[in-house]
Amino acid sequence: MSKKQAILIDVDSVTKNGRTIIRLILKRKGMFKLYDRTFYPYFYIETEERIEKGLYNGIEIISVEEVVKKIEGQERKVKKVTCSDPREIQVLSKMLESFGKTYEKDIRFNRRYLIDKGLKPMNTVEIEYEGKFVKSIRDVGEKIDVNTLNFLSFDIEVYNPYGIPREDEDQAIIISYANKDGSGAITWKNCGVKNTKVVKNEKEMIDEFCNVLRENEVDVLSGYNSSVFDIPYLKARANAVKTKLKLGRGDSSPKINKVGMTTHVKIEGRVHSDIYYLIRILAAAQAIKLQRHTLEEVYKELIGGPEWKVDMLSIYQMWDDEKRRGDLVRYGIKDAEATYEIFEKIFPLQVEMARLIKIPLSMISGSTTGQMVEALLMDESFKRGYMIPSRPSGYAANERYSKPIQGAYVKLPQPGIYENIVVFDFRSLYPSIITSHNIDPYTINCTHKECKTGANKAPNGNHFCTKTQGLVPSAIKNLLELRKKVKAELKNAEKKEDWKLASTLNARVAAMKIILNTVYGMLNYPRSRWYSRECAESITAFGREYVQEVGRKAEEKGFNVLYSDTDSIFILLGNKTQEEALEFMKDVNHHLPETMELELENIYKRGLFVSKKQEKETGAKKKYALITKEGKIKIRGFELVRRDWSKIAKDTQLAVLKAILEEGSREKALQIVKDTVQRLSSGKVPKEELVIYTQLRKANYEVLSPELSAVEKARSRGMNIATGAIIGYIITKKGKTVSEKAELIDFAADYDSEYYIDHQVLPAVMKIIGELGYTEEDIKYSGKQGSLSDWM
DNA sequence: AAATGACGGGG
DNA sequence: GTGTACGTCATTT
Repeated sequence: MSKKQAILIDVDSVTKNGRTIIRLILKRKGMFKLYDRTFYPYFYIETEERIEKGLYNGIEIISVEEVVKKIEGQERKVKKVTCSDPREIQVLSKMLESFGKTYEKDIRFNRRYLIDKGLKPMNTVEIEYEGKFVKSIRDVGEKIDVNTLNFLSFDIEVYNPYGIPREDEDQAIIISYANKDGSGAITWKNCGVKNTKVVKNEKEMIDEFCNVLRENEVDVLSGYNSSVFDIPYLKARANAVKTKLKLGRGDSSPKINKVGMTTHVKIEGRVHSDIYYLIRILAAAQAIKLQRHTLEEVYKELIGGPEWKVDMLSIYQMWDDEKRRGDLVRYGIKDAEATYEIFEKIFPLQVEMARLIKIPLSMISGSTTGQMVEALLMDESFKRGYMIPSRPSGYAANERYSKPIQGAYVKLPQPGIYENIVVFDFRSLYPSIITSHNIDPYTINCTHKECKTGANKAPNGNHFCTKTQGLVPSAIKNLLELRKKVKAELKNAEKKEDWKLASTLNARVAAMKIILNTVYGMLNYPRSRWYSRECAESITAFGREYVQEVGRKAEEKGFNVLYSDTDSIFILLGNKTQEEALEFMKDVNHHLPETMELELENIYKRGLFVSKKQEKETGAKKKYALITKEGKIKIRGFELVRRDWSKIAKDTQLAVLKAILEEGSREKALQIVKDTVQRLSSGKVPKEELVIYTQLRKANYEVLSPELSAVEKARSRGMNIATGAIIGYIITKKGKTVSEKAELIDFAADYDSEYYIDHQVLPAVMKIIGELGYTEEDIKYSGKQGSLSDWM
């Protein structure tokens, strides 16, 4: 028997000799694996029927134990049925369903293990083991610093003569990487860039990159969107040049699993961390607010610094041009460095998230924040002896989807261009409402007389118990208290100038903020275990009251409330000063409950507001664009930055927004659109600006779309296009319907200017200038005066 | 009006 | 892996 302490990197399960057992990935000096055969899967059933251990219809029941669990607030006797393999849980629980209601049969085996054993991923564990098998395991805190792990970030560049690279034909040309010691690249043509190894060909480049991973003993490999692009592409290229992509320890190739809509990459013996997933989580939780989440945009936001972008579509030209090849390699290295810098900043967050909610790192990518909050509540329920509710069936979830609740308060803006806008945000509005009014599925409409009228009576009529704290409020309260503590520690660390500790603590605070902000969403999310329409409605009802109250106060003080949505208020400075606005904020905060705070989001020099009628009852759409004094633009709701829109439509839209925000000139905006329309009409717009890209995602289609029509025509001409390919097409003059007119770039002889004007440029810009008084006629009949000047 | 199918990131 | 995003938009039927 041996005893060791190590970092618990990952927990998953493997099937060996017909039995599924827990596998632990641990790190001490190197990574190593251990297996736990002592842990068995189980579920609960509420029944008086006798259930015996032994074989039941071919499934082995290992034990049946009577236990007491709290179900919907009531203590009840249930039977804990343990069987030998997690794959049998579903089958067995279904077979026993006629005996009584079954519970906790849809909790993943590795999550169950972490919850039941009280283990936190990325913490240090003490294990006793014999051979490869665990005898006992326990959490001993954060003894071993996760920064002892070896990190490396990478990026690849790919030849792309067709705009979008085709993995069977277009070679990978550069692999760049960065870690704490610096950065470098591997390529296979001379480029004269230092720290760059030039090998003979693509195959050698791939092999060399695998060597770099091995030599650096990389524990955590990070990339930007690497699960979807870099790793699958490299794997396909390795295949094409007859080598193996040995990214894993033990020279294994990465496993690429497409799970639903997300792609997971598993690299044996290493953690694969796709920064992009984390960024999306931060974005969903509104911890970062960006219009796009490209590597460059994210870098600018999180790290800052100069731009380094190259035009993606010219990558193949740079590669072919000896003089520009060096620039391309330097660009690749810069991408890898940027990825590494972002990784350094974000990995602590991933670690803290894993610790906080007890889900393994590998499961964080691909989890929604709602699932994370669920994970937290599952742990909390286990500790309290509460039965964990099941996920709703598809049918039940659909029922819930069909009945959306009354959402937040929205005051729609009068469309137009405004100057000097002050934006205030409520910090943690919903979490504070939940704790201060004890909003919870287990405390709602309790039977105590005195609870029916007090402070916990929501404006929509529901009331919440004033005696017993609910599960959700207590989880939030723990988090808020923990956050307070960590914030104090953070201050201390900053005073001592311990930046390493400060960054970990910062990440911990951010992780808690994300979780906190998602709790409401989880109560309102139809697929959630703790979905509660009544709770969600009560929260928004309280929220509406608080926000409207601030709006009323602002108007009383003589400010104009331009726009208000959920937890934010946009006020016009008018003839008042910034100081007066801040004074107002202070005054509001003075009267708010302790956990609630109105914060200054920013002050904007100019803003464009477009009002859109409510489409669903859940709320109106946010549609605005703002610019700060420093020229930083913030855009909401105009998103047209997608590859299935032509460049000309996207470029014109951005130019129009900029003209309005930077110069405040709608006349100039109109002129930009007129010029574009004229240029399209002239027939002289180059192909590149007209291409619409789209992916052929299915093998069989039910309807003939433009892209499919273009592909079928190309196929009939002998071109080979596989499912999954991303194709570029242009709408030409030949044909009647859009589909008939669509041709792949290679076959497009002309373009249909009417289509590009009416279906690309105008829809893109009318969203913006349409409500500023211009009509399509103002643009199209460009010889005439605009209608506005006719009237004025 | 309903159904179908694509977007995100990466090159 | 004791699972299977999501909210929105254009085009076709």
